[in-house]
Amino acid sequence: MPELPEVETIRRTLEASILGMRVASVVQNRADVLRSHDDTASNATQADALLRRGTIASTHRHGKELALIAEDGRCLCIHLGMSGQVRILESQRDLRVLSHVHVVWKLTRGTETRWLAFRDVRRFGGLWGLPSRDVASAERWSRLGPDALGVRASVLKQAGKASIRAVKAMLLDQRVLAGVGNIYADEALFRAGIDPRRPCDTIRPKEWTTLAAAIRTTLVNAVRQRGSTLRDYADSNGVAGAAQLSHAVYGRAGEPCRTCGLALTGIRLAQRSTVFCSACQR
DNA sequence: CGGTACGCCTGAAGGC
DNA sequence: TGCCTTCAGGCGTACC
Repeated sequence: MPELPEVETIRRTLEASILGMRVASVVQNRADVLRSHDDTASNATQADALLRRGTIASTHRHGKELALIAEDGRCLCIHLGMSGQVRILESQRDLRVLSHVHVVWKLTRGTETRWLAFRDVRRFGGLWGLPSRDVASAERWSRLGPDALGVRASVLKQAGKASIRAVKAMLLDQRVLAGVGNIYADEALFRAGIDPRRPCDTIRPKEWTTLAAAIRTTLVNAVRQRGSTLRDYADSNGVAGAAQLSHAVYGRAGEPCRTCGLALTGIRLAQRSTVFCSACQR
């Protein structure tokens, strides 16, 4: 569900409420949401993986991956998959109205108490513990390309120059670029005026530059609007985003292009629903 | 190796 | 009303 703008919004709202809070206790309702980075992780490592103690000192995001980092450097890495949510609750009673809550942390600071909940209906998401703050070297994170929020054209050019696959498929490849998902791939390609089906090796240098700028602008605008709420995305306070209101193409197949008025085209590309304007995107 | 197809889960929406 | 199919913002794996 969440792409870079949604994960960044969650990170920012989390920072505002949990930095400096100490983990008092953890309740885990489902064992399978806690994953291991590799098969050699010992039981002791796993037991500590959920950040059962310590104070939350900082947060970090790369692409769609999120991490909470404790003062001693241990990390909790969070991936939200399609339906994952992280929520902050001021009262334990507020938990009762939430379904599919898999892990709950009780956080304290002086007389303050808050609850941090990880929930995920479809369970495509998960949690990973790390013994050090060096999240970039975690196996899961080390495979990621540069963060899409500041993508340079050279990254796209390099990855695309010898590739015959559709440009949209490349944008969705987290090894090339981290953070773009199905919504913002379509939106960025519309902004750049590029047909999502174009083979990468037909894209000219100037177009890569345009596309890189379009990705940055699309994502920055979406972060400013606190992400897109289509179905169930919400920030850590449960507040919906507003970026869906300004989508130019995503979810608008058959509706008029806001630039030229032609009906937008909907296709399947790389097993993902794809919408574009056949006049504005070439 | 590059690229594509499928499966993992649940729930909402639409067709009949 | 209810049953069935399809689809959904992600990603890992198997396979060509």
